[in-house]
Amino acid sequence: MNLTYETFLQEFEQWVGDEWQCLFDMYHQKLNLKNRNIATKKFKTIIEGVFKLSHQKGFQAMTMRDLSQETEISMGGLYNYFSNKDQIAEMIHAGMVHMAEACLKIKEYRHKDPVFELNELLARHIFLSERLKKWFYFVFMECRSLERELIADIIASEQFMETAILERILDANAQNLSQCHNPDFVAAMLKVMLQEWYLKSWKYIEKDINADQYVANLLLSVYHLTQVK
Amino acid sequence: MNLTYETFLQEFEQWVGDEWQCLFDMYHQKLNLKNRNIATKKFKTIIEGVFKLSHQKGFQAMTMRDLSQETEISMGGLYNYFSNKDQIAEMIHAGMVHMAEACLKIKEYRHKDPVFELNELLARHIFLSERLKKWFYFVFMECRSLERELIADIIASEQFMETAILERILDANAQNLSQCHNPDFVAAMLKVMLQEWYLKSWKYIEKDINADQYVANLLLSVYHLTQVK
DNA sequence: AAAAAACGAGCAAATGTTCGTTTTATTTGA
DNA sequence: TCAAATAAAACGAACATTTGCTCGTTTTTT
Repeated sequence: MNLTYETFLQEFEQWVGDEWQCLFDMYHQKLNLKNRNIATKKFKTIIEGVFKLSHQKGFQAMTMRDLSQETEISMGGLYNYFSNKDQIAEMIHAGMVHMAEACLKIKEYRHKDPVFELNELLARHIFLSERLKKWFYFVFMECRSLERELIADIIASEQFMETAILERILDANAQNLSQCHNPDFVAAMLKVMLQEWYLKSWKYIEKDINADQYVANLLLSVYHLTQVK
Repeated sequence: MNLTYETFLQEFEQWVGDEWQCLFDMYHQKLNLKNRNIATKKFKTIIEGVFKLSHQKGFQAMTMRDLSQETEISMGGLYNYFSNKDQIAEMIHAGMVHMAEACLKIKEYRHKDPVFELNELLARHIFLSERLKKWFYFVFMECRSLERELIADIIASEQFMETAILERILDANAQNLSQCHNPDFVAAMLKVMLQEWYLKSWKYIEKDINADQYVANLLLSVYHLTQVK
């Protein structure tokens, strides 16, 4: 495993591109937006404002007047870029899913070595959530503002991740590469360690620990928890 | 370590007692409540209603009319048991802090064996958060509805926990009982594993894993992550 | 009969959203 | 090349709801 955040970023750029362009592509038709240049800038301003305010007091507590003040866009102006408040949360969710899929699609092959695969899986997830930190945080914290269908979406994709981790541990055990006695539990804990990275990112900024260092520590933990030989 | 949840519960009963009585003791004066019997029942109904509704859609999104309907208490009736909406969140926070302190005060001594101490610390935290699951969940998820001072409170107590864990790991290393190469990281991860228990409790109910089993797995992880000898 | 608790219609303030108007950007035509 | 004309985007006061909360009254308890 020697994928670094830097090389990951290049991949991301290539496969996903820019988050605001992405939003434009997904919603310009529905919203009757013509000018790509203007619209992407506005999306950036607005969504970053939403991230800021909802981080401070939560999405529900953020009022459209707050957002208008924060972004310096009038109430009427704002409503050109979404059809109602709840749709903002929906757009952020859909955008994140879209980008995550575009980014992980590359790696659908299965490598021979389950230990390698597990490391790769974990590292990629950390790097993706580093790149889309605020998106991940928002979706986790504000998912109750979403429709039921979308919540099911989130739970399913979390479950998918946990299962993917578990399978690699079981494979490694089967191939006698590791000796993990509580694979279910370890898989669950590894998933939580992934979440920690974007939920408490301020802690790691304070401690001066970057994504690469976090991954290194994480993989060391995997090594111990699964008793890799 | 052979503290079980059952024996912990007895301790809790003895030192803390009942959460609704606790709320009555803390607030009956300020709220001019005379009848203990009636008031504790109402507190139970109301706070459990708050837990249910804010779990569904968040505290901010819960309206007093929702709460009135859920608890089958009129708007005016509700306001006998708190002075305004924000105070509900405050009461839950203060109540939890009060109970946690009452419960942990017992164990302020320092044992000789840091490994034993660490195990005890973790187990007690899991058991406490099991007993007060909904309180912990609420405080974590809704802390943005609290005043700044109280938020600082929460962060401080989290930091305190992490430091306590870290100290035991360092002690164990120093006494050559363990060989942990990344104690800071491991301490942070152990704290997240504690949070997992109350944040995703539904997962473990589904998987039929109780607090005792979770603790067993957690301590096994400590053993591996710190390379106890 | 006096005190405590519960009621719920009603008030003022806040909030999401709209829409007629103004400003800015783009296209057209001479 | 540069106005005139058209389209797109931004504005923000105004509207209908919603929301937190009160208070005069009624019901229940002591």
